Amino acid sequence: MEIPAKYNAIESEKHWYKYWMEHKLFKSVPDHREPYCIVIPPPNVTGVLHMGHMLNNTLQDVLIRRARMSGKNACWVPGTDHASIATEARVVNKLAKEGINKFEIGREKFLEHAWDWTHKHGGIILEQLKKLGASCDWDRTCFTMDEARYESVIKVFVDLYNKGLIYRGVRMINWDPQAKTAVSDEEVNYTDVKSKLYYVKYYVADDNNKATSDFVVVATTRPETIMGDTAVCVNPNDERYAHLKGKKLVVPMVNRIVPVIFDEYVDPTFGTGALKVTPAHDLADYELGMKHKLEVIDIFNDDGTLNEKAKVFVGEDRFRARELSVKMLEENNLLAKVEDYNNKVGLSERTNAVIEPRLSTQWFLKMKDLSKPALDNVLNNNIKLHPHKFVNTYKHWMENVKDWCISRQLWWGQRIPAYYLPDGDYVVAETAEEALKMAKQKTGNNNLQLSDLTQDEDVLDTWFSSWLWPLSVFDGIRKPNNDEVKYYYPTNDLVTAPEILFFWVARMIIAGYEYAGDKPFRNVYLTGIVRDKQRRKMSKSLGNSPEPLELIEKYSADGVRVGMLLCSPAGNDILYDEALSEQGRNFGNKIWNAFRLVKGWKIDSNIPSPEHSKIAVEWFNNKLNKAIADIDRMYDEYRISEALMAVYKLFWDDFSSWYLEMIKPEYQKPIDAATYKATVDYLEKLLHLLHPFMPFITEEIWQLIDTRKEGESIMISQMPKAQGYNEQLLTDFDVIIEAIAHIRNIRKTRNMSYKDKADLLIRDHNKNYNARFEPVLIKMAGLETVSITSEKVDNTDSFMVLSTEFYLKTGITIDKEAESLKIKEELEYTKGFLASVMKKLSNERFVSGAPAQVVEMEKKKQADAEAKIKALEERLAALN
RNA sequence: GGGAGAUUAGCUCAGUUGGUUCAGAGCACCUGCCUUACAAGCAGGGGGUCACAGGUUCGACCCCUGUAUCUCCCACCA
Repeated sequence: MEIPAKYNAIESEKHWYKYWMEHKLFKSVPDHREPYCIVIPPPNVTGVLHMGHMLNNTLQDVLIRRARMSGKNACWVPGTDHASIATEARVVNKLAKEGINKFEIGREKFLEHAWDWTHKHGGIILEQLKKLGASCDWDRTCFTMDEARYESVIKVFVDLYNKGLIYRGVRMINWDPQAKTAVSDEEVNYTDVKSKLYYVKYYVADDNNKATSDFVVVATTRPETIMGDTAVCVNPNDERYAHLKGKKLVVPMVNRIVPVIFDEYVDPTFGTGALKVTPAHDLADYELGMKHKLEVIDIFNDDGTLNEKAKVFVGEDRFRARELSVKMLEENNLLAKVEDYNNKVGLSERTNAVIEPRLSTQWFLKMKDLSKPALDNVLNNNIKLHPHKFVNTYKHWMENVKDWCISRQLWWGQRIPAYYLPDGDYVVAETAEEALKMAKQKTGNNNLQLSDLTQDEDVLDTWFSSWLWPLSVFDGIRKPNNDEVKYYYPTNDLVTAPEILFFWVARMIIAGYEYAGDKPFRNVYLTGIVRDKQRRKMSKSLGNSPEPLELIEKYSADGVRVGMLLCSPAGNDILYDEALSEQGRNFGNKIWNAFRLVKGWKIDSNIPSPEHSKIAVEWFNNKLNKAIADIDRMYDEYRISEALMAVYKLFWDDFSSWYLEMIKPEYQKPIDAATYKATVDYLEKLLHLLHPFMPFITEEIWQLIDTRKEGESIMISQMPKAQGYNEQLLTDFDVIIEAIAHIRNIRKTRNMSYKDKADLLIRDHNKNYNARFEPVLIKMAGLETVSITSEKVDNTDSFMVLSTEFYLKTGITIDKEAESLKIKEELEYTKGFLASVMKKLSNERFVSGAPAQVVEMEKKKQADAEAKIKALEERLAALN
């Protein structure tokens, strides 16, 4: 068969993915084998693949493919998330462009549009994952809003409500005026902004509530909320304001009469030491308001414009109202001064709108008791976080967990199953029919109709559906203990970003213990954030994010996968550089060429194996088994990046540069059968080790290197297991490798061609040289003869490995001065080394205190160094 | 403001319960090679006071204290 000189990645990747799909190689059904399961962190249904997904899913695919090749029943469950805020925002935008307003068309019509959008754009991202080589069991694809998942969410809500864990309450929440919804604390990002601090005069009122000439100056960054002020607060220990006790003030612009209250919360050193209190629009003020029983005046509409209660600037946007307020204050001589000021404002993670603290009726989930097992089982390592350092952050959060606001003022999502009765009371039930039954019971009114009930308008937070994911994908909420859940749950590994450790990971753990009585996964691998070379987060607006599919086209999926993994130790940020994908592609090329070399040899079963090949085969076998053991350990520790590097070096350095060069027959000569067989076996084993990282090229070569039956695949073949290896043999061989490098270096400095033969004399003092490997030395260093000598050799190039002297007779006159200098340097170094060893050995506390093994080692070092010094001195003397 | 982590080669990172002169890897860099598997390559090479200052120890990149710088998380200072 003719092997193409260039590997055609595009063709190959398309072909093999199709092959895997056709033969249902990703499919998993429960059987007698040990399960290995990963549930995908569901990407937004209408999202597109970005670099973060690439990294995350490559890692999952590596883990799942390795498990599959290790005899486990590997199941990777894919799916998407309905992402209520993000998706609804997109649909609203799309409709807006068509001149359609969501409130005009109503809930039902809007949801139709949303589903249309979902069907049209949903799943694109899953198709993109296939390009990456993701071996998901696509038959299991789930969506957080499909029927099973929707019903699971509702069931859980009702259950938690019945357990008394869900309640309704008025709370200060983070309001996103653009999306017109509440967002959780975790979805607010605080950023520093340059703003102004306005100093506003509040006049003291007399007994008739008329302004006197006395006033208090209050500093504020938000003059547009003055209309909602219901008090001014000062510190009780602040003598400047002691005279205000019992006084009232006139709120500027609206002339409301409000009390002066005293609370130690106020920092006398900030601003003027006087704080305006707007309970409706500031969390701290709200708490002050509750404490001092102040009136709460909400002056905003849900879109961030002012309402009638503001009395002035009604209908104006909050930022416009700020400008207008400043102007009005100025005109009325109420503005004492304005300062530049840096403060923080909260931005909505989804819409980037400035968050407005707002009072609102929301649904909450009590977290304290629920989260207890989730905390305990991470602290006791029942669930392991990798890297472990995230446990601290996790602990801190779980110990300070607050009730979870689970309602969202949106339509796209699971609608809260609370049904209101005409009198304002409500019942919670899985269906309207059930609700009606309960309502009749509750009210004693049997005439109630379905039409008398009104379902809550809000939907549930998206995380309230994704926290059930590891269970709901197996329908384990609706049908607890079904065969699939019993088999796959708890799942094995979860791969996700640390940013959603609390949003998602912690909550899945909570739900897992509540609804399955067990952890949802055993290990959590936390990846880093993908950044560019300048450490900037990759984002669309910066335009610094490469288009994943273009990268794949350019460097192949295998290449990009390797590129992602090369720079991604767990938990560290990924500084992505396209050069890494290039490195990945080059590696693929290297593998292809090694394969071409091996496949190109003619086999002659009548010739015996040359000695150097026998040694090479023996050596590589040991090298390979040591590497497999190392790689296994790295996987166990989730050091995926290092495991890849180990395979990379094994293939490139040990296999290609050393092994293949050692066994390579002379040009156009055949290879003996035994060596060939061993080589193909090694190549196959290497392909297996490489497969999780580079699924496509390894499949291509695996299929070409031997005849395979239809339906066979490397992805379902067995990963090589670590056998024992001979450490001494490897150590001895390292001496040979080092000697070869030295000889090559001498050839280079002497301008000798590889074909100029030379003779090597070896003078071994401490048995560091294993003569058995001589044939390799001869072949790799291009030597005529190798002989052992006990005499010193003059006037030749020489070098030492450990305490063994090597003399290379090249026939070229040596440069005595250069040689002498070289020896002197080495002598000085070795003497220093010996001195440090002797210092230790002459120290009685070291000899008696250190472990015997360490002392032995030092003695060996002493012997080696002394021998080396002696040899060097002799050589130096010989030169003079 | 509170908490966590980091600082090792030009860059990104390893360094496994103190013990080979232990200072490593990959990339980048330098030099020589188009040697019929591979120039997307081969061979060779240079490069670091392990952030800084003390301390513990026979011995410190590793343990302790302090300093500096950085990153992340949490937090209601107008």
